[in-house]
Amino acid sequence: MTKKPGREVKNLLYEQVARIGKAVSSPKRLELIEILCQGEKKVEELAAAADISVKLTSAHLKELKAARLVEGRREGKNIFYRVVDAQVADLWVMLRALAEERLLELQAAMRDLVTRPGELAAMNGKDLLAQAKRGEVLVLDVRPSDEYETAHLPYARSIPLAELKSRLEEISADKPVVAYCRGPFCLMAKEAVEWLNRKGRRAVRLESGVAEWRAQGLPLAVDD
Amino acid sequence: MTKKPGREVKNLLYEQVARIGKAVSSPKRLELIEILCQGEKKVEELAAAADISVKLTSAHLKELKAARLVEGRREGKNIFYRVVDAQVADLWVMLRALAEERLLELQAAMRDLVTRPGELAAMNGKDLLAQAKRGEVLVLDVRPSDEYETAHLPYARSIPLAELKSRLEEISADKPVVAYCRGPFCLMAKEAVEWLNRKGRRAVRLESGVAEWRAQGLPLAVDD
DNA sequence: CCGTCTATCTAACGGTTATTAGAATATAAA
DNA sequence: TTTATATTCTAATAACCGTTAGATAGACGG
Repeated sequence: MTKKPGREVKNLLYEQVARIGKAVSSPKRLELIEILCQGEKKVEELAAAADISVKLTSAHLKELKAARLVEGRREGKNIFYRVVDAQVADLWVMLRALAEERLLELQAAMRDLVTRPGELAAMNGKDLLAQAKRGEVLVLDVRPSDEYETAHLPYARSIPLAELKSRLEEISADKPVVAYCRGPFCLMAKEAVEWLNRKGRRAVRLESGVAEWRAQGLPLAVDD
Repeated sequence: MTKKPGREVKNLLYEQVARIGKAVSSPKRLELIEILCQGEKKVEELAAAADISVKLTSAHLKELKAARLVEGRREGKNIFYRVVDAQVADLWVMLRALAEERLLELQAAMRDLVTRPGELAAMNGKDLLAQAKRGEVLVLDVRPSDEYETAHLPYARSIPLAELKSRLEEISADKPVVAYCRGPFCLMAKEAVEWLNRKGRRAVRLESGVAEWRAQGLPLAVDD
C-alpha cells in the first residue's frame, strides 16, 4: 500500500532518531544523564543518587548505552559510566528548558525549589563571572568534590554540602555567597543556602549547574 | 525507604521532562514534527505525508499536544496543526544531529540519500547565501508551495516537485541549481536533482531544510 | 581455590502504548 | 432540518517497557 518512494528508508531513519528519543523518555534515565553530566560515576553511585536499585540502574544504563548517549569504562571491580560527549549535556539542558517553559505542572513544582528573594539568581552569567573575578562574591560549589574536580565554574570554591557545617569558618561573613550544584532540579544548593542564611551569611542560589553554564557558552574551569 | 529529602518533588520534575522525551520517542511522531516544522497542516495532509491512517495521526497529535509541542487551530471543517514555536524545530534538528553522529545504522541509511558528487552540499550556508545573492546559483525550493510561503531560504525560487517537469523551461541551463526540501530525511530534493541532471542541468542537493538553516542562525525569507 | 563485591543477564509480572475498528462530535453545505 | 466531511473519542488487542528476583560472570583478597 505504500505509494511513495523510499518509505522503508524513511521509516528506518526516523526509527533511529526515535532511539535517542526513547532513551530520554524515562524519568530515571534523565536523572542518570543529569548526574553523569557532572562527571563519571560507578553504577552503585548512580543507583544511590537516583534512588533506585543497582539492577534497575544497570538496565537503564544499558538502554542509554544502546542509544550511544553514555559509555562505560571498566576499572577493577567497578565500571565507570560517563556521557559520551558534551552534546548529550546540551540535549538534557534543552529538554529541561523546553519542559520548563511548556508544562505548567513543572512550573508549579519548580516554584518550591526557587530560593525566595534570590536577587542574584536572575543575574546573568557574565556579570556573576565579573563579580567573582573581582572577589565581590564567593561562588560556592556544594557538589561532591569529584564533580568539582571534573569541571566547575570559574573562581568557584569547593565545599561539598556534607562538609559545609564543619567548614563554615572558611566562608567569610563579609561577602555574599552564591551557591550552585548540579542544576535547577538539584536540591543541594537550596539546602546549603537555607542553612547559611540561618547562620547569618548572605547566601543565594544560582540555578545553573555546569551543564547549563556551558550550554550558555560560558567558560568552565578545571584544576590540575 | 526514601532517605533523601525532596525525592517526590524530584521525581515529579523528571517525569515532566520525560513527557517531552516520550513525545519524541516514536518514529511517526518525529516525522509529524518534521512536517509541521515546514508550516501548518491539516490532519489529513499529515496522515498522507507520514503514510499512516488519519485515526492514528490524530492519536499521535493528541500526544504531541499533551506535551505542548504542537497546537491546533480550527478553521471551518479542518483543524490546522503547527509546532508551538521554533524551539521545537531546534529540538528536532538537535535530535537528528545527535542520532546521525552516533548511530551507525543511520549513517548507513543516510549514505543512500546523499547525492554523490555534491560539491555544494558541503558548502557552508553563508557562502551559498552570498552566491545566491550574486545570482551565481539558482536556489530551488521543491516543497509544496504552501510550505515555501510559510518560510523559505533567501533568494530561493519555488517550484514544487510535482510541477518540475512542466516548468523546466523556467530553469536556466547556464547556472548550477541547488535544490532543497524539508531536510536530510526528505526525498524530494534528491528526486528533483536526479531528474534535473538527466535533463542536462547541473544540479546538486542541499541537505538542510529551513529548520536546519534556522538552527544554524541563518536568516529565512517570507514573501508577502 | 574459595568467598565477596560489582555489574549484568534472564525470566517473568503488571502496566502502558501503538494500532485498528466503530461510534460520536463539530462544522459546512443543501 | 438532513447530509456530508473532518476529526476525535471509546474500546479492544497485541506488542512493548519498567521493575523485580534469581542466576551468572569478572575481578580482587585471602
